[in-house]
Amino acid sequence: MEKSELLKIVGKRIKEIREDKGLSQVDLVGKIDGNIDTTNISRIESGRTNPTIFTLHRIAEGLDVSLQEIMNFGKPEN
Amino acid sequence: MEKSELLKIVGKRIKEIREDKGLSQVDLVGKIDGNIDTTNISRIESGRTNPTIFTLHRIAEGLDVSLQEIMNFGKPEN
DNA sequence: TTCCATCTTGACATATTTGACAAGTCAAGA
DNA sequence: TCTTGACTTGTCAAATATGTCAAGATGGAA
Repeated sequence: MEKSELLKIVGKRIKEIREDKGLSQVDLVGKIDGNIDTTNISRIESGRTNPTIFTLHRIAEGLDVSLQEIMNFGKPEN
Repeated sequence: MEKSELLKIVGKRIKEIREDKGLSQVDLVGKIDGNIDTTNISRIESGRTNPTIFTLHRIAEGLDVSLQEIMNFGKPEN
């Protein structure tokens, strides 16, 4: 899979989970440990940046889901 | 979860899968698209670096597993 | 011991993520 | 129209991931 494709898929997955939980980006940031702001959430959700695993981990925690759930986008052959 | 703890867990998981498949780091690098070398594999496996999702994706592809499988380390509450 | 394969570690340059702030866009509603 | 909330986008500095090379450590086999 191409880099930009992966980043878009991961971003969409995060946005999907966040919206399912009825959270705004500001809400999410408020639930995340340490410093992070909506600028980064926005860039990650739109696939414009290639986040580190630790950043994704903090987002997952804020969303109350596992990292595995964020990676849950079909592609069994991956 | 702490950053260093997460990185160690992810690293161990990658090393575990790689060794289960009987691959050396050099073997793995040979199966990965684009540039990557054993230096990075070693640093990631030992948790000394915080890899981006795309780097993990390429490693997963080289190991013939999904990203989800690499994130498969207990912690349902995460 | 000497080789050899494997892995780790340090140093370095480059690229990019991250955090922070400001400004812009857009839609909904008063 | 004006305001407000939500999100996007640009810029900047600081931190760090990545790629590369070289050297060191380790263990096994000859």
